[in-house]
Amino acid sequence: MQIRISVGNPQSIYRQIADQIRRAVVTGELSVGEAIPSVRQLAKELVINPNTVAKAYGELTRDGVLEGQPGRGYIVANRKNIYTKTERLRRLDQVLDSLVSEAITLGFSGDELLERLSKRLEKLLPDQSLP
Amino acid sequence: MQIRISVGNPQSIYRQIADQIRRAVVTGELSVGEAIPSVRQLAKELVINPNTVAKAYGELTRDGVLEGQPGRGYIVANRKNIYTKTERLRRLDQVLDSLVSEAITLGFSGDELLERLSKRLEKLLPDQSLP
Amino acid sequence: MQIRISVGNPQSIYRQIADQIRRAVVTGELSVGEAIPSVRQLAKELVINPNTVAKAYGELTRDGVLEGQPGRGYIVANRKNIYTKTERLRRLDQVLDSLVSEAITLGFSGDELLERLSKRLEKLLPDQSLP
Amino acid sequence: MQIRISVGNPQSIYRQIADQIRRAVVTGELSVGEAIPSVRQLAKELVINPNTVAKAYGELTRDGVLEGQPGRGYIVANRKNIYTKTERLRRLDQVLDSLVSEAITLGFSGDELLERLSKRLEKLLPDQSLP
DNA sequence: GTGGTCTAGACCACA
DNA sequence: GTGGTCTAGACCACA
Repeated sequence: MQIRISVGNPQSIYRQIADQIRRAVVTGELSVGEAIPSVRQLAKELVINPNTVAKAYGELTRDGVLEGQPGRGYIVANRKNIYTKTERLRRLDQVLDSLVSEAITLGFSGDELLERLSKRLEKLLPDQSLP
Repeated sequence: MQIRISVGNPQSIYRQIADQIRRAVVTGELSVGEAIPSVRQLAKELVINPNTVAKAYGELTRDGVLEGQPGRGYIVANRKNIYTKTERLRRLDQVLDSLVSEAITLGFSGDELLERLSKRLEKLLPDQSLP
Repeated sequence: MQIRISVGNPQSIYRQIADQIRRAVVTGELSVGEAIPSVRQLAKELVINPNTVAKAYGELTRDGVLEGQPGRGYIVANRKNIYTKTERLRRLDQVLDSLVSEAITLGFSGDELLERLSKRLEKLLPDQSLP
Repeated sequence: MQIRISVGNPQSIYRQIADQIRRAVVTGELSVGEAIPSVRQLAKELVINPNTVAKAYGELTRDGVLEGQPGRGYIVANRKNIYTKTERLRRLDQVLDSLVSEAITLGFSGDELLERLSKRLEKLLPDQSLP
C-alpha cells in the first residue's frame, strides 16, 4: 500500500498516516493478517522521524486495528469491537462535533453537510456492508 | 446574546465561542452592524483568559464574520465568503474522509453514521437556516 | 501526591509513573477532579524528559483514568468502563499471564501466588468495595 | 518433552519457551540430568530464529535451571534457588501491586481478580506441584 | 533485521 | 503558563 503525507498541515503527520491505514483496512485494500511497512521503512520512505510513524502505529494498535508481531513488525489485526456501546458513541460524537464545527466555519449548512457525507460514503464504501 | 462554554474537553474554548457567534450570526440572532461583548467583558463573564476570547474574535475577524472597530470593540460584519466553492468542498471532504474511516473503525455503518450526524445537528443547530 | 521512580528497571519509567497514579486513584489518595502535577513539573521533579511523563499521562488518558484540560493540565477523570467485557477480560488475562510467568521464574507455586495476592489485596484495598 | 509457542503476542517467544521448560522441570516431566533439545534442533522444530532459543536457554542457565554441557548441549541442572526468600517476595509483590492497580482500573473487584487468577493457573499449570 | 524507551530540544496551539 | 507534535539520535530487547 502507498501512504502519502502532505505538510500542508490540516492534520498532523501521524494522524494522516493513521487515517490512511484505517481507510485502507476499511476499504479492503489491506486485509487481515497482511503486513504493513515497518516503522523504519515507512519513516525512510516518507522522510520523517521513525517516532512519528511509531506514534501512528501505536494508536492503531491500541484501537485494535493493527497488531504488533514482536520482532517482526505489524500486521492488520482481526478487528473486533473493544469499546462499549457508550464509549463508541462518545467517540463518534466527539468526531462529529468537530466536523460540524469545521463545516460551520466553512459556511456549510446542516443539510449540505448531510448530503455531502452521503456522497462521500457512496464513494468510499460502494459496497456498504459493515456490522 | 448569551455565550456558554463547557470545560468538558471535546472542543477548545476559543472554538466553542467562535462557533456560537457564527451560529448566532447565521441564524440572525445577531444582525449586521450589531455590537458584541468586548473581549474583557466576555472573558470576565465566562471566567476565562482574555487571550482566549481574543483568539476567537481574531479568527472570526479573519474569516470576515466580525469587524473590529478600533477603540470601540467588534461588530458583526457584512459577511462574504472567503474561499471558493471548490476550495470549501475540498476542505470539507478531507474532514469527511477522516470521519468515515474513524466511524467504520468504531464499528458503525454508513447509515448509522448519517443518522447520528442528523441527531448531532439537531442538537447543535436547533434553529437551522444557513446562508 | 508523591511519585517515585527507580532506575533499577524492572519496569520502564513511564510505566512506573502510570502505575503509581493508577494506584493513587484506586486507593483514593487522588480523587476525581483533582489536578495532578503538570507534565513539565513532574519531569523536572523526577529529573527525566517531559516526553516520558507525557507518555504515562497519555496512556492513563486513553484508559480513562485522567482527563486533559486543554491549557490547564490533567485532572483525575470520572471513571467509567470504556471497554467491553471481553476486552476487559482479555486485558486482565494478559496481565495475569505475565504475572504467572514471573511467579514461576521466581520459584513460587500457584497456591503461594494466590495466597500472596490475597494478602496484597487486603493491604492495598482494606475497604474492598469496587463495582 | 514437547514445546509449543503461539505468535499471539501476549508473551515473547523466548519467554514462552523458558516458562514451559521451567514448568516441565518443576512438575517432574523433565528430571535432573536429562538432556533437552539442542538450540538448533528446537529452533528448526518451532521454525524460529535460533537466537530466540539461545536466549531462553541462556536465561534458564543463569537461573540455575539448566546447565550447559560444552559441546553436548544442555541438561537439567540440580536446581537451587538463587534469591533469598525476602528478595523473591519483594519482587513478586512489585508485580502484584502493578496487577492490582491495573485490574481495579479495568473495573474488576479483588474477588473477581482472585477468581480469575485461579482460572488462569488451572489453565497454565494443570499439574500443580511446585518446589 | 524488528519495535520500545528515553533524552534533548525545537516549535506551535491554546489559556 | 499548559500540552502536542516532531526531529535526531542513542541504546536496548527480541527474532
